[in-house]
Amino acid sequence: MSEITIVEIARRCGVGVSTVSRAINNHSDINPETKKRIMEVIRETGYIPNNSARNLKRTDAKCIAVLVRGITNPFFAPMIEVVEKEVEERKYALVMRHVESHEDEVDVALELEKEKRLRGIIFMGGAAKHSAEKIKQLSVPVVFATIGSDIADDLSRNEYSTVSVDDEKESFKVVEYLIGLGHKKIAILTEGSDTPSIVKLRLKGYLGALEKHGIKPDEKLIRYVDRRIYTFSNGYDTTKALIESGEKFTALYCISDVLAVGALRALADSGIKVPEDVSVVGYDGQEIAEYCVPRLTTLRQPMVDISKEAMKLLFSIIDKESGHKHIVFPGELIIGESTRKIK
Amino acid sequence: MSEITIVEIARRCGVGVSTVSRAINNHSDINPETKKRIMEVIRETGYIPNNSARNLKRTDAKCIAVLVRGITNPFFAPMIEVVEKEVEERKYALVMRHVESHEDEVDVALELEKEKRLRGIIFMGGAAKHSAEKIKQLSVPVVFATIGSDIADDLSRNEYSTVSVDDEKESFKVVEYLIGLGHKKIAILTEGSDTPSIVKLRLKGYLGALEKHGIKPDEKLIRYVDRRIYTFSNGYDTTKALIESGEKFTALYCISDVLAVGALRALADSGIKVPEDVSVVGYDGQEIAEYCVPRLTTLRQPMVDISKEAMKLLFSIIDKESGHKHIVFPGELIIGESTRKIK
DNA sequence: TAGAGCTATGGAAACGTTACCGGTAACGGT
DNA sequence: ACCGTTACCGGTAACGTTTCCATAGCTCTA
Repeated sequence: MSEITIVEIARRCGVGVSTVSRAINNHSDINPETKKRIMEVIRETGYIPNNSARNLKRTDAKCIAVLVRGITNPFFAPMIEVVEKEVEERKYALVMRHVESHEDEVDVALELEKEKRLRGIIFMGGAAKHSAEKIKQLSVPVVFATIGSDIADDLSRNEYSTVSVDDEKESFKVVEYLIGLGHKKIAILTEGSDTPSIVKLRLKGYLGALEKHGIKPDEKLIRYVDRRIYTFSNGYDTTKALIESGEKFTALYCISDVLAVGALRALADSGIKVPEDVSVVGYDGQEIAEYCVPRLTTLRQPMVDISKEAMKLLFSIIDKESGHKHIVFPGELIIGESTRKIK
Repeated sequence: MSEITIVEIARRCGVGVSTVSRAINNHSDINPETKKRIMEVIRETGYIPNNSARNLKRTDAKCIAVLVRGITNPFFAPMIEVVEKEVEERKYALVMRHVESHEDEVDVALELEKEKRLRGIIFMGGAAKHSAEKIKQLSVPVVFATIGSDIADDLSRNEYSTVSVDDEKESFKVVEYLIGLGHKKIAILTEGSDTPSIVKLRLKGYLGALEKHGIKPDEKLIRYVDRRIYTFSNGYDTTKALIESGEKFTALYCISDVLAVGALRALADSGIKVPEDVSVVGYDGQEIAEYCVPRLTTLRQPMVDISKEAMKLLFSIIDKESGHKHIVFPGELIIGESTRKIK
């Protein structure tokens, strides 16, 4: 443990601690020569100011936190790029935190808030419901990105912001597109956890579209992936199981592109041709959709727009130029090569 | 800003601050009833201990830091899973930090070290060379995962650990495999930055294999991707350029699976069949390699083993059960469907 | 019954910074 | 010769914790 402190530096330089502090934080009231001498000593001793002590005193550090559940999901990559750029532009510090599977993102935020002098928080991914009580404890503005506005029913909607697509509506659109192609036996790969989430909305959209067109939903065509984390293999296994169950289906709707890629492979391995035998559609519009074979039809969420808007909104709330809002972006159905009219 | 402090809690409860502290940290010397009363007040006021102040005093918090350059790269996903599990098992706290493109990971570590009471640091990804001077400033054990042992020539090898594959040797193996299939015109997609990195080693392995088999390397077949971040589109564009240059090649070696996936698409778009016309091989052994069409031949790094070993090693160094080491795992050539004997 | 040994508590000194408040010296202008 | 500035700098009080030490009230035991 580097035991050396600002006091030690001051002693070695034969100056007062405040002078050292001034040197470090390049304040004005200091002789350039003294400063040089001090910096010299600092460099050669390898002294680093203790941040805890700093934060304890300081009150002006401008910092925003971004908490991402499942930061390794490539879905977030373009969003994170935007965030980094935006934050740097405004001269804020950024702390990006991956929230682990067993952690509660709001708890993490709560902790972070005391540790750093946060000015705002952005949540990405994660559960769509949170305890209103907890969110209220957060004393800085909060915006949820990619998660719709019904995060906590019992929480006044103007205590937090959301920027997202309308998952139910977009999902509806996707399924209606498939129906328009003549599909009636449409299977869906979705997530089984019972925590309320955006995924539930996608399922709702699916059911809604079927209903509107008088197609009776078939329990057996609704498949749940095992784990909450989306992986190719998860999509693969679930699709395999679906195929082996012998249920007939002509289209497969995966609520995430990652699952869809796994599904494509499973279908191919079983000798089922896409799109000749089965049409496949994904959701999210990740980069991979363009690169798989066949190119995946998917619902693109405007990730960049969402994150840009989330940042803009957060900053304007911080600057009191705006109150909380709930912004909905339209999704875009990208037609790839994985879907076609039914024969 | 939640202005309420431990003093305030003490005041409201009519007890001393030390008693409150005892309650919070569930120490033994406290009347259960007092404790209950205090906890009650804490809950209803929403008080959260200030972590900066805490860390300033505390000296026993067991915490390890994991710094990942490009945490959104799916390559790290399985490694991060391991880390989380391992850390939790040992009852350490974990701070996982994404290091941004413009940051220096050692600087970030240095800062973190003062902020938290770190016991150890793991670096994943990132540059393969660091200033020895800086690394020495780190006062806790450091292990680099996926980065070989020549991180800083001028630094004594027993001041840090590494766990990785031998990138040069594995790369050699890959190219030799292609040569064994009869390929002579082997193009490579690599990275152009001049910061020393593991990628350089892979290029070296490529050149070495060619030389050993008496094949003269062709400048025009060595292609550099634009940006340091690997993306599908980066692989796509660079491959497109290669194809359009008219250079003849029968095999394409991409130093990352991500690039390879982009390459596959570019080849397909140009009507070049894989593996009939061109063999393609990747590197890393990411999950995607198994799911693309055709399945990618790739060099699998044992990500899970590497990260497990890295954790084990770090902990044993922390516990003084071991000194620094440099562990090399063998890679494994996974034969997919993207390579074949030349006609 | 005096002292020893608990249990539960409060007081206060750190931890390493920063920021405010003064103080000294030098210097120029009247 | 005096005063007002200015340029530097040092001392010290916070910041919110934890931890050591002291103490008060007990219960035991010899």
